[in-house]
Amino acid sequence: MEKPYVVDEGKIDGLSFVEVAGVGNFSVFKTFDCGQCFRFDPTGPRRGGYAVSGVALGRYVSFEQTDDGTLAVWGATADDFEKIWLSYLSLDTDYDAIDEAVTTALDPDGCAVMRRAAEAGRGIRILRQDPWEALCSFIVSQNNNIPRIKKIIAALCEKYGEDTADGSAKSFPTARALAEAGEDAIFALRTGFRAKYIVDAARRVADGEIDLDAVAREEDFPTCEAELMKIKGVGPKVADCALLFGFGKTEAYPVDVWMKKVAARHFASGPDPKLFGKYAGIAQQYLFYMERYVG
DNA sequence: GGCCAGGTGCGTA
DNA sequence: TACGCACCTGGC
Repeated sequence: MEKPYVVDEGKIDGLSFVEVAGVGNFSVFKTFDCGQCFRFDPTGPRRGGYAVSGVALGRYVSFEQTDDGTLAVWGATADDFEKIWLSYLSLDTDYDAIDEAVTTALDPDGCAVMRRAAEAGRGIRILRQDPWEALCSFIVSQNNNIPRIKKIIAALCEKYGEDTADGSAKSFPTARALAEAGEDAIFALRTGFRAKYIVDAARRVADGEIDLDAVAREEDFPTCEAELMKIKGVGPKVADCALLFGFGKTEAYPVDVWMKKVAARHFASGPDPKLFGKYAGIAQQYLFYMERYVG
């Protein structure tokens, strides 16, 4: 695969930036538009490209992609890019090979639906988000729409997060902070019936009853799901989303209303996620993106 | 003014 | 095991 490499770094008006080339099969727009994270928004570009800004891993950051495919990361040095954002954006992973595997998984000659889905979703990278943030965010997402999900998460961060290093934003609150806040306070942020779920998750994680790092290390996928589903308000969909977007478990295959539409419209039965092996989650994102955003 | 949203828990057969 | 339904709230 093409390997990303730093071509420039510096500072403009006191803001550090790093410029990266060799970033193929990557779309900032699709990656941050596909609903896997809730703390990024489109912002004005500095170099005429497409830019999003937000907080991840406790840092305020902007990603801008220009037409020639060059990626600029604002609020980061070359060292930050190599140690943090390369992995966060999954740019260390060979998606060309994954796309090929996903396209031929159901049929060695290439399944027409999968070919179309891989084309529609081409450029999406599964982010490696913080496990707790992903878990908590997808608890909030249930029976909810994206604008409100973002609003609730913003409110949680504003009230219970800590300042980022540059002081410009708030990090995602720790499990301990939300556990200590308690159900009434979380309900007061308009979380609705999810308040008790958020606090149940926060308490179990803060107490160490559920060890998220251990879940991340666990190789048996059903064990990971079962562990997260001990939490009230965490069913298969929320568990799979958290595992896919926060725990690096690319075999997770979240089934929501959109995926049910995909199954009904394009498949007589299935698709059977097992056929995609450890890339089931990526296949899911392509199918989801096709159904939800391309049609 | 309603319907519905990237679900889940609970009660009922 | 397999349904049906309530659930907070606010976008649209």
